[in-house]
Amino acid sequence: MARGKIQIKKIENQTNRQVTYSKRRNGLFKKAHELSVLCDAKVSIVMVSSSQKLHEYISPTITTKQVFDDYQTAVGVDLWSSHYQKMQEHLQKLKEVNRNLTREIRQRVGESLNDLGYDQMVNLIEDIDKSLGVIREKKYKVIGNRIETGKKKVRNVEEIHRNLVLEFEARQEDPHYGLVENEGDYNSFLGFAHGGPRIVALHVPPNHHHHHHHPSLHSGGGAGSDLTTFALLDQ
Amino acid sequence: MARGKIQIKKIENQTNRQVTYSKRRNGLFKKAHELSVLCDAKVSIVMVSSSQKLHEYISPTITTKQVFDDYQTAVGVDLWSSHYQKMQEHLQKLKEVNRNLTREIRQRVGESLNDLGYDQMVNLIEDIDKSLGVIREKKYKVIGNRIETGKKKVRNVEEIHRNLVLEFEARQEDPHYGLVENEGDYNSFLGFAHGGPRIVALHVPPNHHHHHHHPSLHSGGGAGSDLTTFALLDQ
DNA sequence: AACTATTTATAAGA
DNA sequence: TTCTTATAAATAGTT
Repeated sequence: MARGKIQIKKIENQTNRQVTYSKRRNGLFKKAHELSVLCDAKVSIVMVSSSQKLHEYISPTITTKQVFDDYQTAVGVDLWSSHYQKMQEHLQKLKEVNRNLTREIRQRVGESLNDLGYDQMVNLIEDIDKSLGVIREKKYKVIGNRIETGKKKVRNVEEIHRNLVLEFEARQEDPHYGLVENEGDYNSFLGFAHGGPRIVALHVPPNHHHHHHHPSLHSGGGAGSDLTTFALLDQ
Repeated sequence: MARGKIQIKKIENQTNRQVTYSKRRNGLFKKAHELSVLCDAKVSIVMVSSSQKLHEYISPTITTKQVFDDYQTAVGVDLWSSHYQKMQEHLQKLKEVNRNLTREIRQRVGESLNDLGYDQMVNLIEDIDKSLGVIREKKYKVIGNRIETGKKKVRNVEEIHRNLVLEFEARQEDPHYGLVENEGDYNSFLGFAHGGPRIVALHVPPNHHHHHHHPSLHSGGGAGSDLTTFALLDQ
């Protein structure tokens, strides 16, 4: 288009081709930009040169993804989204489940009962009452277990104490009686590092009252440590 | 570029803009084609006009999808991954919320209590008991309302009956007394199509016993808005 | 990268 | 839309 007309066919000279590519690319992008401004259009140009370099023009007011999305919806064929769509569906299902769960909890907590008919309310109450029964039962079972283990521990302590007494008496009778090997165990068990009082008493530590309203939602240890065990003996 | 220079800014005249769009689009596509041939390049142009019409140029030797793929690999992280990733995160959050909700319900129903410490159990029982109280109260309120409306109906019926008696007596005294207009209302109100018994009794409609154990979970398409779901995510 | 003769694109009008 | 045409812009070949 200057200094002579050219044929529109591949430029064989490598350098020449490269130069032309660069010049015309700029021209094209400039035209594209003018068009997008003048006509308020969204334009996306993607070019890959013969040397595999990629160049892009994208008009302001838009992103490449938007253009691609528009393209896809316009052309119909969806190039990527089977996967995407599955995710969407999954998401919707989860949301629905979520809604239902939330509603059930709300109702069980006594909110949003207005949606419920009278009979449904009665059923709900029955349900919750039954559940409450189940939980109480389990609680008592737990208490039972703990008391049981508490008793065992007491028995254990008593036995150790008995043995000590026996050993003590034995030593009284025979001054050469061997050293008491159990003493360490006995003291550490009762919580005294060294040479505690000889009177056996059950040590009840204070209750730890973490008053979590919804214990389940906040992770609590609850591994049944000795502390808890002894605390139980209070009740 | 002819008959006068123009400013590169949006053409306000609708028709003019449309004409220019068409002309320049052709020019752009022609240039793009020349470029792709001369320089052996792959060119893809996608345009969306201000009237939302989509036009495309794609150089021979290639498909649009190829260009898109090339674009993605060249630009690096593909265009959808950010979107995709957000969806993944959303999904994870929803799953987590779901887990928590499910666990709370399980515990409230008396399952999977083994994860709970004793104190947590006690709290849970307190919670549920409180909720139960709330629900019972609301139930009683509903009962109260029903009884109230029942009473109103009875009063209504009684009044109608009284009127009938009066009219009847009036007719006894005056055989030319007009027809009783209220009879239809009276009968239909009591649930008798025509000429029911004259004895007034409270009509208690039968209970609808849909015995849903968990009414909320089974009722279909919760049309609740997404707001609820998202609100949960905020926590 | 600049220059410039020439081709091409296109704004305005029909 | 298409054609026309005066003129602006783009650019091939050269430096």
